[in-house]
Amino acid sequence: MTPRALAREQTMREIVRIGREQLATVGPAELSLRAVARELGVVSSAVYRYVASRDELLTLLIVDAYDELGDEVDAAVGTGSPRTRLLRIAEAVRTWAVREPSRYALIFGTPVPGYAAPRDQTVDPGTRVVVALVALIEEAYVAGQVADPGGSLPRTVRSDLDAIRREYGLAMPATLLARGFAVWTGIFGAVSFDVFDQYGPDTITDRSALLRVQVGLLADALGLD
Amino acid sequence: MTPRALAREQTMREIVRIGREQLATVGPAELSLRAVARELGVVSSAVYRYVASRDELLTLLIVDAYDELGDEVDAAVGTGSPRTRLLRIAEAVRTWAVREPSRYALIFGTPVPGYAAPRDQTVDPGTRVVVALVALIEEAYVAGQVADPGGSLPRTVRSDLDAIRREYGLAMPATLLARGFAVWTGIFGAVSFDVFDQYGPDTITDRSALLRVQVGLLADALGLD
DNA sequence: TGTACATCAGTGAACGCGCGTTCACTGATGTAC
DNA sequence: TGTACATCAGTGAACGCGCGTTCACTGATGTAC
Repeated sequence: MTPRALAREQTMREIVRIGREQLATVGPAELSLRAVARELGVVSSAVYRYVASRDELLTLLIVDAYDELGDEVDAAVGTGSPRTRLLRIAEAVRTWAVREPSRYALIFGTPVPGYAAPRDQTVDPGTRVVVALVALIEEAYVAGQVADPGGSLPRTVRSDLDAIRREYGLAMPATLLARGFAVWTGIFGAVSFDVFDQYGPDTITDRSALLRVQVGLLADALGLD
Repeated sequence: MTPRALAREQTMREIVRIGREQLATVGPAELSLRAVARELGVVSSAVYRYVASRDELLTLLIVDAYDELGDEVDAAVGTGSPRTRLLRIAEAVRTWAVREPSRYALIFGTPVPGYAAPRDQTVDPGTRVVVALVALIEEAYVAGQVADPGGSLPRTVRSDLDAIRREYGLAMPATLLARGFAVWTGIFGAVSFDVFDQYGPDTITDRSALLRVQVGLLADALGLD
């Protein structure tokens, strides 16, 4: 490993770190290569040695955010009843989101106008939370801790869900997977309302406790005990 | 009503209309007074006769969006079982959001950095959907169509919810109101994932049907039949 | 009903600002013989 | 081990762009007598 290559890696990490910091104050649409260069102590054009364009920097930051969230969620699941573990996933998401509101906004908020994430780099890290969630439900199902809720599904929804079940080799029925989707979107809805301050001023004082209540309801709906 | 005052009102409406249109292409952070002036066929400084600053225009557009959504939700609830009406609220939200993605993003997406909405103008229109939702649950509760779910709540959450119950004079118990909150955030979580394209590419083809399934689960959790 | 003055909409120029990206360049680092 | 050439990081100037906001102004509309 030559010194030059080493310096390059380090600078690359610096750029991502500075980008992260910048997001904390300005929001994805205002993310500026020139500001990154300034912070890096380098002339603006120099950044182009490391990053082909502003959009590429955005992609780096998106992947970075998804990965950090994914790591923290994975680390949090732990062991215990499916309900406990579900709660831990939700709390890990919220903890990260509250600590990193702009990075949360970057990946779960308004899409940056004019920017299209390259799928090949973005899809995998972007599915880590839902994968963890579905894995948890699958384990519970296989262990007989959660029942087939039964009921029917619209044809279109069933076929989409069946495709997912095939892709991931899931044993759980489509009806249960559908509930998993509702739990997934329910968790992020609750976290987004919290982080984006959608509850009126001074209405909810203990948002962390509210989230636990909300997720508790989702767990009920999923049939976890 | 003098012609001048009339012209003023008309121009004011034009400005809001143009702002709406602009949001369709650029996103709230890029909303530009100069572009509005151009579209209005007027020199950039002229807009300041109508609007004190860019932030004031943003506020107008936020109120405008909340109100249109509120109107459409109110119009959609209609009559029928609580479950049916809940579904209609959710579908009205989604329909509006899918038709007006950038206005939806303006009010439910990432907060615009550096902009703080003035509470006095923004809070009332901003609560219309949740008010409609809570009213629906309250009616169902009073009519004996939905039961007290029982169970306990963290002290902090209970006291926040009790404050809301008092403010709106609600008969339903805090435990039921808590479920209402989960349904509320659950609906917006599902709609946001849809509008912001969080489902991977080509995984969900019939998103409207998926929403009905998701809301169906929330209705189950609420104890609606 | 007509006149004198006040109000107001819109103009045009200017302010200072920041942005992404390109380009020809210098000088240091790396590599092949 | 030393030399010749290639690679690469960073410079500095420039491009064309758009932004929000202020200010002194003109000319039309409204109002009080």
